[in-house]
Amino acid sequence: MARIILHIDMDYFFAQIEERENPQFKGKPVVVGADPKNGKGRGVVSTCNYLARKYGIHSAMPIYRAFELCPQAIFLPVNMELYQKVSKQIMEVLEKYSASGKEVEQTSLDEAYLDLSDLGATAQKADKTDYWGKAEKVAEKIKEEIFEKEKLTSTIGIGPSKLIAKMAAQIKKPNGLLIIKPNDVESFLEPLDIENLPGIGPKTAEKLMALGIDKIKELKKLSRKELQQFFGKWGIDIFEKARGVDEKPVAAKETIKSIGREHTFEKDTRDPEIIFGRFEEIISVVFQELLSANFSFRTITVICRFQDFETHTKSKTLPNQAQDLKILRSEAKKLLLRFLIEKPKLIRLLGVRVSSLSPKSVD
DNA sequence: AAGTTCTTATTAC
DNA sequence: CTAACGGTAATAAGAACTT
Repeated sequence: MARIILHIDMDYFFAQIEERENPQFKGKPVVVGADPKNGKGRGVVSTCNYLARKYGIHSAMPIYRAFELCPQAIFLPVNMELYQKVSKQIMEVLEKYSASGKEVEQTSLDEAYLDLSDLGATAQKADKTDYWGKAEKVAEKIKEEIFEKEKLTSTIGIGPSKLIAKMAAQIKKPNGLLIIKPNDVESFLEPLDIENLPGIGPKTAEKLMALGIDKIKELKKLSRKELQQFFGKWGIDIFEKARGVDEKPVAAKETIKSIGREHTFEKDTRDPEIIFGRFEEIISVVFQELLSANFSFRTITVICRFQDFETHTKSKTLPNQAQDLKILRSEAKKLLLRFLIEKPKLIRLLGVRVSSLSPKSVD
C-alpha cells in the first residue's frame, strides 16, 4: 500500500513575512540577509522576494553582488525571532491536519512533512480511487488556513514518498500544489535535471555531468553497480532516488546533536585582542545555548577559516560529559592556540561547536 | 580487529 | 591591488588513534 506524503514549503519565507509586516514594500524588490554596507558587505542573501529575483538575486548570493544587481532594493536584516514565531503558528496549523498519532516532521523553519496515508487506510475497497483526491483537499485546506491566519502563501507537494513530495513542491512554487501519484512518478522525474534530486548538490552534479548525464532519465541508464563504483555507498542512494525510491518514514526529529556559533570578521585579522575577544563571546553564547537546551557536551570543535578560505577544524572529546564553562573555555582555547601556532595566516572566521550532547535534567 | 576519535567533504535551508 | 560567499546543522566516510 503506497503511502501519501505531503510536503509543505512556505514561499520566500523571510521576505514574505517582511512584506506582510511592511505593506509599503509591496511591489518592490526585498532582500533579507547581511548588511550590504554599500557594496562592501561580507555576508550573503538569506531570502529575497520574486521581484528581487528578476534582477538575478537569489539565496546564498554574496550580498555585495545583490547590491550591484539592484542597489535600490530594500535590504533588511534577518529578524529570526519574528520568523520563529510565525513558524510556530504555521506548525500548529499543520498539527491539526496530521493523522492522530502521526507526528509532523519539521525540517526547517518553513518546511514540514505530514504522512496522510491514513486517509486511505479507512477507505473501502470500492472507493480505492480517491485517497489522493482526499489528500489534495487536505492540502488545499492547509494552504487556505495558513493564508487566512498568517496571510502567507505556501506550496505543497504530495507523493508516495518524502522525496517525491518535496520535489513536487520545489517544482511548483510559489503558491502551488502538485500531486504525483505512484503511476506518475516516472514521467515526473525523467525530464528533470539531476540537481533537482535532493542530495545531489553541485559536486555530485559536476561528476555526473562529466559522464554526460544531466537529466534524471540519463542517470537511470547507470546501473546500481556502476553508481556504486563511482560514489561508493552513496551511489546506491542515487540509484534509488533516480527512480523515486525513498522509504524514509515521516518522523519528528528527536534531539539536537550539536550546538555551535561561527563569526566572520569584518576584516581578516591576526590581532589577539580581536581574536580572543570574539572567541570568548562565541564560547559564552554556545554555552548559554547549551544551558537553555539543558544539555551536557563531550566533544568540542573549533573551526578556523583563513584569509585564503582554507578551513580547518580541530576537536577534542572529553572522557566524560561536562556542562562547565571553564572546561569549554580552556579546551577550546587549547585548540585555537594550536591553529595559531601551526598557521601564520590571517584569520577570516572563527567558530566553536559542542557535540556528543546528552540531556541533562536539573533536579 | 574493533571501537573511538579526529578531520574533511558535501548538502541543505 | 588583483577581490569569491554566512551561519547552523546533519551526515558520511576515511584516517588515525586506542584497546
